[in-house]
Amino acid sequence: MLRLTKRTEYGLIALVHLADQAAAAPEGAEADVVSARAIGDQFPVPRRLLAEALKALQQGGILDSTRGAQGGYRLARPASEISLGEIVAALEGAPTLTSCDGLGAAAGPGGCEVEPVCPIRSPLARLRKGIWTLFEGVSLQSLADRSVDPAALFTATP
Amino acid sequence: MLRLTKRTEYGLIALVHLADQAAAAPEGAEADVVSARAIGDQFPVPRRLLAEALKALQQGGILDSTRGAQGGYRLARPASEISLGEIVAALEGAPTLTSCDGLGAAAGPGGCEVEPVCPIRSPLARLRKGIWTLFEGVSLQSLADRSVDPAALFTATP
DNA sequence: CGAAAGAGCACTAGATTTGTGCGGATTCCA
DNA sequence: TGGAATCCGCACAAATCTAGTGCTCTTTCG
Repeated sequence: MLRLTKRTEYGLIALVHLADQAAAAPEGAEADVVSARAIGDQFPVPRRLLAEALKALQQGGILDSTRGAQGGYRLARPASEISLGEIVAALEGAPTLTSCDGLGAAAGPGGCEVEPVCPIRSPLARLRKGIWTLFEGVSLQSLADRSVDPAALFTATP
Repeated sequence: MLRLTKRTEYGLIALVHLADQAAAAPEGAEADVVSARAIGDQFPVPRRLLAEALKALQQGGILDSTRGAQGGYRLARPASEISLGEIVAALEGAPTLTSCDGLGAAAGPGGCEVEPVCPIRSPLARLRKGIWTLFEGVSLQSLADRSVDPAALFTATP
């Protein structure tokens, strides 16, 4: 029901935490890496799934990972340059916005063959695209900033 | 993955169709009711599920239903006064935004008992609230209007 | 009364999500 | 050099949600 998966939830929790770490780091210096275990110990989330989310974020180029002892994760870029769209895409896969993905599926692959029969032009496809555009306008930083009004999260992007 | 269900898709298809019907009705007069069968015949959607979506919309006060022969559905209000938020709420249930619905579930019902342990204050809750606020700003009319740019769907609400 | 159309109920199959276990690879530290 | 911490990869079970279908009942028009 228009919900993000737990996986994304865990990922966001970790990201906000990492963003905090990065913000707390001394000027100029890079923040220390944080291990999946350390994050899992602080929040009541299954450590294993958290690790999966972190891995996905690393593969998506959002996190840098360091292996071995004293290893862990760290934001690959400043939080202000990471968009929510990227995050969700990395955690939940592609936006599924290919052409007319509403009734299109019923028409089989290769494009929406029933285009004339589809006078609505899939409002959902337009809708999702709109949502996606929004997501790309929200940065991790604004999410991590607890002072931001939820309702203003999206609109405030001049 | 942040997706709306088929049920919502079917509902939206029907709603847009009904909005068209209402727009085509003679000035002042109410539009004719449209049967679920009639809609199902026009679009490649399972008639039965379409009916379920319509029923949900009726229970949500978005549609008026007329039973018996020559019965059918009709918008309960002008399309411009029906918000996308309402529609999605009617079709997919409540927004699931009760208190701290991120880590809150792990704390059991009755409120987020782990509040101090939750330094993120559930970014997801804020996020969903933001999305929801957006949805309430989009009218069925703007969805039915095919000339609206998807990306501008939300931002254009002065 | 019969046909049309909206409700209600139960059920099956399929997909997705969530969660877990185990072992391997890599790197730091003593 | 060995041990420990940590990130990775694969496979599997359980729970939940979604999609779809069948049958019956009630209501209303003709």
